[in-house]
Amino acid sequence: MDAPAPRRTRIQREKRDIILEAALEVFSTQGFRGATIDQIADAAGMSKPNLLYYFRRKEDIHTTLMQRLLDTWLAPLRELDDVGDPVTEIRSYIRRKLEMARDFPRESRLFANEILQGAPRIMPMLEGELKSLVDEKAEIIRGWMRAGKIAGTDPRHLIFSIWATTQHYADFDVQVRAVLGPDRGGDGRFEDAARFLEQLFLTGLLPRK
Amino acid sequence: MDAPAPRRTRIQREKRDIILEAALEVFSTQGFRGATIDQIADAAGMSKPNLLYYFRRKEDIHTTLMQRLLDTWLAPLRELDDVGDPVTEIRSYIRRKLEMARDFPRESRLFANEILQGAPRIMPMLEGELKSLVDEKAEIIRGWMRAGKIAGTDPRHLIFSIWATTQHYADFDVQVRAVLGPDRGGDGRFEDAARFLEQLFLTGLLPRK
DNA sequence: CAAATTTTTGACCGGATGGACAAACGTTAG
DNA sequence: CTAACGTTTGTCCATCCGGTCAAAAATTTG
Repeated sequence: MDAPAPRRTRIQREKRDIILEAALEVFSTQGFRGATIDQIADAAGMSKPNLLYYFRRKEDIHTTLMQRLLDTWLAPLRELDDVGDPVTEIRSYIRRKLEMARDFPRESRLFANEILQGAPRIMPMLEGELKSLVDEKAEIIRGWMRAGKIAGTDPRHLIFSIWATTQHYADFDVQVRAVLGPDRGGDGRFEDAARFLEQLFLTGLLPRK
Repeated sequence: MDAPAPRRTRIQREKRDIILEAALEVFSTQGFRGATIDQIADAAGMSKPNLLYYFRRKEDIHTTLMQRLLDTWLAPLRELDDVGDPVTEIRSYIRRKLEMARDFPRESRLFANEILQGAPRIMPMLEGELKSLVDEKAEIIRGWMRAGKIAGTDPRHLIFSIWATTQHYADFDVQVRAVLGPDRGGDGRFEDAARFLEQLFLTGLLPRK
């Protein structure tokens, strides 16, 4: 075990949370190199030396943020399992992922930034934890395909396409907003996107005869 | 007119191209703030002051790169038009976009970085040129839907999903590689992705009865 | 060739940035 | 109250970074 039980005071726990919240804001739009400790300290409402009392290096903040992120980030996929109707399972996976894009856009962008930069800090996790999770779930999906419950195709590319389409609404948010224009009434972009994705993944574009 | 005819020598044209090529490499992985002039000069094989002789500010390089990018970037969508079979049109749009992700991954990442950072430098273009192009093409697609040629849905979200799924292979390349593992034979990730996307967009996942 | 012009370089500058440190301040337990 | 411990701050430093400048080197022009 390489985590020697960090005994923390109440204040330490609180302040560290405030810093992480501020850092999420800054890192997710500026990337690691683009973000400065001053910006984070500013956003957290404290002085730079004070911040450095809680996290000794800039990288420590980023690492901690990344670790907390990864668990939540993969949770929706972990929930996908063999019990229940395959179509329902996939439909709710898509919905959960879309909800995450809506509720945690900064986390999505933080992740996107890291991958764009070549994943220098989380490469091992991608090749280890992530790969085996995808392999495991892909096998379940392949089972559904063999049983004729859903159409046969490469399940890993299916997972990619679900990631891509849902995270797009968080990562490319400004572009989506710019193209759709001001949100005028209706039940909003989110429900529009949810409806569209459900249709796309279930029945595609060919007209129903 | 705000472009007062920049008369350039042969050397200027060559060196500027070398710099832009190097800058594409650096900006696309580091983002604007994360990239340094030294890194670009290094990659271009020249000294920093020498580079600054051809581009007087870091931002000038980025702007030039962005301008050159945008034309190529939207070309595939521009090609989508009303003549020919709707299904074929959409299928070849997807293929063209996927080819761009394969052939110009750095351009894709450059664009992604800019959007992730809130598109500070290209916002007007998103709300202007991009929006009207999407509106125009969405109207064509809507026509196809009304004619019953393809299933009815929001054409703008359809365009988003094509962008998302295809660009994913460029922007999240390291993740895709990590999950798929070493490319063992076959006709490669690209053809796999192309086949998968064609199936997804045309018929979706429900099994063909 | 020589003069004029373009290209390249080394040295330099001011400001930003990551981080160290000791002193001051606050809190809590005995 | 006071000693011990936890927290906060001002100051400082070395390095990095964007950008300038004058002078040297190379190239083009007459």
